[in-house]
Amino acid sequence: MRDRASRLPGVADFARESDTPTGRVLDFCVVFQYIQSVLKVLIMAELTGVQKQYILHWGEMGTRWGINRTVAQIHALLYLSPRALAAEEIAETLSVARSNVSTSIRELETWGIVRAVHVLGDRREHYESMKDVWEMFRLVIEQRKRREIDPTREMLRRCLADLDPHEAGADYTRLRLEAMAGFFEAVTELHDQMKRLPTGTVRKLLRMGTKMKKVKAAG
Amino acid sequence: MRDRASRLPGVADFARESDTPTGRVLDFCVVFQYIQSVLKVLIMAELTGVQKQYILHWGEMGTRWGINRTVAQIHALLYLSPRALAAEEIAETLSVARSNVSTSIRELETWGIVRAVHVLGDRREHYESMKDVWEMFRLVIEQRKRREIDPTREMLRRCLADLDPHEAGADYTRLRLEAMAGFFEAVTELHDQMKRLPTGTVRKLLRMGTKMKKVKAAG
DNA sequence: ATTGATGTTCTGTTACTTCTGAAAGAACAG
DNA sequence: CTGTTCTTTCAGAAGTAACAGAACATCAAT
Repeated sequence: MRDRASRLPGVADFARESDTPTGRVLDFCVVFQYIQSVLKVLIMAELTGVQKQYILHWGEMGTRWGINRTVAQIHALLYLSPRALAAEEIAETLSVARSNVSTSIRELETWGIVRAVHVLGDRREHYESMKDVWEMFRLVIEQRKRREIDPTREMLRRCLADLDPHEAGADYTRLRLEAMAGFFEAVTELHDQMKRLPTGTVRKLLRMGTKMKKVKAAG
Repeated sequence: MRDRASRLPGVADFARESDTPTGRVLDFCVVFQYIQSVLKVLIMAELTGVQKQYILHWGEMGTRWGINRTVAQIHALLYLSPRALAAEEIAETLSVARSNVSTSIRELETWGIVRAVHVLGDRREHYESMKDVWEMFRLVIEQRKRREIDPTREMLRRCLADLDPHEAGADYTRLRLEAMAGFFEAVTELHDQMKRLPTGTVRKLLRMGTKMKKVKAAG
């Protein structure tokens, strides 16, 4: 029953210990469980080669950017999936522990790029990924800015305040710190401006740039 | 002699086993070594509180972006240092093994943000960081793009090519892959355009944006 | 050739992150 | 209430990356 792909379960797999001396008694419950399990197997998305390729690559990319491999893989799977998936489906498809899925999903939820939805007739939570790529990256970037850029700006400001002008080399240190602080302020500025614009506009601006470049190259 | 900060070495620390029955004989070599060591200690940059703060924070930030802590710390140290530092100075200042410094410096060199320079009268290599913050980040971003964005674009293209249109759900997968590919193409476009502009222009554009925002807010 | 100083590569250890399986907890159906 | 299904939490196992120290390599001076 565990090796989903290799064989379908037989009814016998569900037979209870209620065997009689004359033979097995299959009650409704048993038959129902059997039917359910077969349906589950049929519904379970088998990964195509392309999907596997995408999910594996995405996982690797994640690790390079300080994002957990499993988290990234789950996101990739949900992004490609046309329907919301239950935690167990995710676990089986990616061959990871159920608990691992739980914590990973939670992380994706805190980023706001995955959310739980409910499917009629199913008590389990199903998870689906946001599909708007631009919005997704905007969210991730915003979070990371908050967690990494902002504290750095903070630190630089504190450093500049703490700088003792009587100390040897204070002038040079101040110069360097100010240059770095200037950069981070500018990045923040850029981010704020991007945030203000709706997704479509950024996309259009970029496309405009592309066209201009092409015209220039042609002319 | 190892605990640089705690005490200066005495001449006795260098005395050879050439002691005579009547008393110690200090030859020129010994005195010279002594003088050198004292000079070294005096020259060795003692980190100020602010410098420590900056270096530690930078190291932490590095780890979050998939950059080795030591690599980031060394960069921070060199960035703040008004003069090029020898490997051993770096090792002692940051309390890491020289071998670690060697490999870390090499990595910084491959990124092009640190380079070896020679100091007159010193056979050792000294290392200094690029000081132009904008240029530094441009270099790092360019490298990371090459190592991470480009392979991802590659993968997406391959996926789209490999997609079997007869397979179930191929249409949906194509949709998702194309959306993602579009995003990565746009990012590449943006990067190329930024690269084309000299550092100063990007800075000016940003500042312009800031001013516009301020005017708008005031008016 | 020898010695000492400097720089690099390799290897085993350490520290850290990720992951699993078990157990507890929560929601629900009968 | 009781058993079932689903989810979360947690402690420890497994895996990974960083690191120190040793061995090796290079070079300069003599």
